[in-house]
Amino acid sequence: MLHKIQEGSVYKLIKIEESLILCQIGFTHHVIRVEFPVGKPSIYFRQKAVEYIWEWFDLDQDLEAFYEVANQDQVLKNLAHKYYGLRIMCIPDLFEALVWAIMGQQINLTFAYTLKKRFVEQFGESLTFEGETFWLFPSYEKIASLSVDDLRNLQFTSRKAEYIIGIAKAMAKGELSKEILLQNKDFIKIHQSLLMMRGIGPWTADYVMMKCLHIPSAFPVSDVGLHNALKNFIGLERKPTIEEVKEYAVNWEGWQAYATFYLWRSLYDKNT
DNA sequence: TACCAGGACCTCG
DNA sequence: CGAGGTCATGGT
Repeated sequence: MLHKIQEGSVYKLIKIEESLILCQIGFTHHVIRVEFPVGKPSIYFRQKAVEYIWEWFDLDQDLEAFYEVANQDQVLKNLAHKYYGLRIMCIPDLFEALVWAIMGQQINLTFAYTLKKRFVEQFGESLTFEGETFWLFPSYEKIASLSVDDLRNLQFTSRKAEYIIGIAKAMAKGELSKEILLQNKDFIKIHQSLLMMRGIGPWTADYVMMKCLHIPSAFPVSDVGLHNALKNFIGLERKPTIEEVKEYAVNWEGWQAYATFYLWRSLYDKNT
């Protein structure tokens, strides 16, 4: 798939100016170490790779600031302690973040992963190393040239196919990019710009701001996973309403994205 | 077998 | 505007 974890390392294929570069990322003695199993990339490419990984792990965020906020909140206090050090796993590529969000709209995650796998293996580039194939997420240039039926064949709905191709075309024309979005003065304007695109609603806009644009106050309040996590973690009889979620979140100001991410994380070990 | 899924769009009143 | 219908298929 898009990355592989093996023997304490994570392998990730990235593309820098037409070059495919396989990164092997390890973590020992509080140091993140990046190695390149294929070829010998120049210092320029190694720096670009580090920039990508820096964004991927959201390393610019000041986690201690989050923990100060979390300590003032009954829900977050426990989660911050339990998952101390956890950072949002980001999706640095805007097209990838948007498409993945659209794939996940109103379908179960298992099927969303199936769709993503088909999408990536049909339209993405790859590199094979020691018998393992590593994939790049497809480029918007490639997807912009597709027809709705090309995606319908992979069991995308017509609506989702239209959204994805529309966004790819907007990006290919230079109308939509990470840089353009980040030129906005504040995150409300970024949110509004995203909502202008067909297929991007409030949830997708917040999701992308959280996972791609590194905005820690982005908050997908309507997210079903968030609702389930709150229900489980607090021990509610039913899922909270939007208004109830907002009540729980009054103390999360500035760190709603991290609160959400830690709550999502708690869904993985609700049975343990 | 129902019901729901990490929503968004469209139509109507 | 706000509510209700539609998309469409896989999981549980």
